[in-house]
Amino acid sequence: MDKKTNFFQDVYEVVKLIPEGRWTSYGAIAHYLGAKGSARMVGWAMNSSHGTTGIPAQRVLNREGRLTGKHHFNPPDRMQKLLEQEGLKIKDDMVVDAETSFWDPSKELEF
DNA sequence: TGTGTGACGGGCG
DNA sequence: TCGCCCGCCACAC
Repeated sequence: MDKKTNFFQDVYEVVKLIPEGRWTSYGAIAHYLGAKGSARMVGWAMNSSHGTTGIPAQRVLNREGRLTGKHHFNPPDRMQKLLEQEGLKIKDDMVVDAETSFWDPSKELEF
């Protein structure tokens, strides 16, 4: 129907598809949505996901695999805690072997 | 209605 | 090789 502000909803759908023990980057999601370069919008969409349940925003990190948005969690340490529970190793707010556990939507979803 | 910000990424010096 | 700057697009004030 209306495809104007569905960007947020679309981001949520992709984030929900992220399997446990894996993580992706804002740019990867933006690229999958066709807005490659607008990685900021993905982060902004996550900002709106605060009241939306079912959004594993902790699995969405920056291109370095760093928990850039952990400060936006409640509490911030919650983000790292959740990732560790899923099997990811976090060190210095960064994912260990990031490239090994990286999950690309445009690649895994093959579309 | 217009300007500024923002959980980023890539290019250039 | 590292660091700095600009660009993107949507939402809030």
